[in-house]
Amino acid sequence: MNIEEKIVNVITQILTDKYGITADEGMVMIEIPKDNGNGDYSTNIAMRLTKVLKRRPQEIAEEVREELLKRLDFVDDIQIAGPGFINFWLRKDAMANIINTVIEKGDAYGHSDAGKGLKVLEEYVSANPTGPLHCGHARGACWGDSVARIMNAAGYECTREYYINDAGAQMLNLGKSLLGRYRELFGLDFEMPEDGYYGPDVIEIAKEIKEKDGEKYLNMPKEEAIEELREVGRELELNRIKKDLAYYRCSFDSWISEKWILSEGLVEDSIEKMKKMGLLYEKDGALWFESSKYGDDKDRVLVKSDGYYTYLTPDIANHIHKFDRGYELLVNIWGADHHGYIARMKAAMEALGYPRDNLQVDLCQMVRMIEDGKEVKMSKRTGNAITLRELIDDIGIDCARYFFLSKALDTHLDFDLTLARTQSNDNPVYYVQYAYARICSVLRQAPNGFHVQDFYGLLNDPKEIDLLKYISTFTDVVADCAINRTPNKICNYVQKLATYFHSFYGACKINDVNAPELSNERLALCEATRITLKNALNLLGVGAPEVMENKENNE
RNA sequence: GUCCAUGUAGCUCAGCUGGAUAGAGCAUCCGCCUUCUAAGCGGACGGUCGGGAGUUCGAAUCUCUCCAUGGACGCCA
Repeated sequence: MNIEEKIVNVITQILTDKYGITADEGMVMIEIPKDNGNGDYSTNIAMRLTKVLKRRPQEIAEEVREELLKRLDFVDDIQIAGPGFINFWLRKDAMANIINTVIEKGDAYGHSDAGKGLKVLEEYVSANPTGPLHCGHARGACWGDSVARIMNAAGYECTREYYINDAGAQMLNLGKSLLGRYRELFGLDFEMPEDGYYGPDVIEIAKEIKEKDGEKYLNMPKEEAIEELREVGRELELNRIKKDLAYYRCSFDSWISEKWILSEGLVEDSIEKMKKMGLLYEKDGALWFESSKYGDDKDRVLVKSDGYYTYLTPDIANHIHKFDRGYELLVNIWGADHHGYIARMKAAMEALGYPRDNLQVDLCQMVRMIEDGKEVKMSKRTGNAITLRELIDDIGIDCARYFFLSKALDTHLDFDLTLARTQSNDNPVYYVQYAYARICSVLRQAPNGFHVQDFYGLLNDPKEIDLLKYISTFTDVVADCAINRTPNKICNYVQKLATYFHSFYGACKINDVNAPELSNERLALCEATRITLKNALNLLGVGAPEVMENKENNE
């Protein structure tokens, strides 16, 4: 148990003993004041009690303070300040206990059971297998991946799933486009659909098919060829997507396809279910879902008058299937263009009896690529949208992921390619990685390594205390980021942790032959920092290099 | 028109489940390498938190309203 938790527990106990109040979770809050003059920790509990007790906050604070002084053995002083804050100053050695906690837990430092094993299914990327992933997908991809890493660290059981949209008109279009490109390779007359796929990937795949199958598709009826090429194209495009995602360090536990859902009869089942529940009606030859009764703007068509399903219909079956598999919380990361779609899916889930909030949709806003202050819409090489692969070949995986993850998902993102390319202090990802490499260097240079001690009594420089305190908040930060699905806050954490370390490094000589005891304690602090930083970077899927290449060599 | 975001320093953004004097990076300026990685550190400058009203011990944070920007509003996917 860390110091914050201890304080929270004692305060909670005091509320019960003294005022007969059972504190809800989140009632007692402990924070680290921005200003060191306000103590090492602080709580606003006295102010929060004013409404309940109908008394002045200062009076309450004074009473709580007296109780705290009796019950806490690791505090040096407690004072009341301002409108009723209770501020704590800790004994100098109390803070340093975090070092051994971190070292003992190692890779697991930062983990918690905040999620209480809740089974979560996170669906993300889910791009149609009709072409390569582009920069917009790149944002949602690393975001979803990082959210899953964070949730799993915080005690959720998060499964990552990719919904392959492979049953619609888009796929037919791919088949047609492939046939066109394929015939082109033989020098035959060919036609490309007006809204076909003109990217280089289709030409490359057509070549692959030609090499493998020769003239096979020339010797069959056109419709048949399109159908077969659609299937072959789906596999090859999907393999490319899988490869890109893996390279980008985005992993998936499950790939589920729209076609599979259809072939299993899940769509008929869900329509049948909704019919029985009286949620559907027929009008103008189509089958409608009365979603407007569940918060949607208007009702939605499930089966068109031509007999085909709308996009929504198999996706409802998909979501039912998720709940049926025992997932308690569904998280979807959707492009902002799917905004209007949220209300209908939530309506469908609610109508079917699933609590509305068990489906959470996080929207990924648009990404604009900026180069030298101007928007670049197209890749110079291909003339098409810039692909994920091009982006990471250009700036590197660490950099791409960090840039996307550092901004809240629902804000428009201007991605500064020029900045991302700079290997200098302008570039925030290097700042953090440099701190990590620096720590490793310091640890390497310790003449005899270091050993863990039972107590660390010599760490009392303000820079050391700041660093210790900040390390101790990591577990709470991870839990908070998991609950709110905000990897960008891990980026903030990592920046700040690096700053505290650099600052400590500048102020304190770590390897000092004239002060071996102090050196040992400082090295232990370095090790705790290193572990924390590495774990944090791992949650982002960003590398922690032990050596930073020299800047000049990178020109 | 309806719905949803967003609006914070010159720029890019944190902070938003109400807390103390609103933060960081970049840019600008001033210091610090004979010393463990200067891709670093310390400091200065920079603000009507889009405008207005309200809620209360307290508002960048919550409510209302107005303004601005972006997106979504299909028997497309």
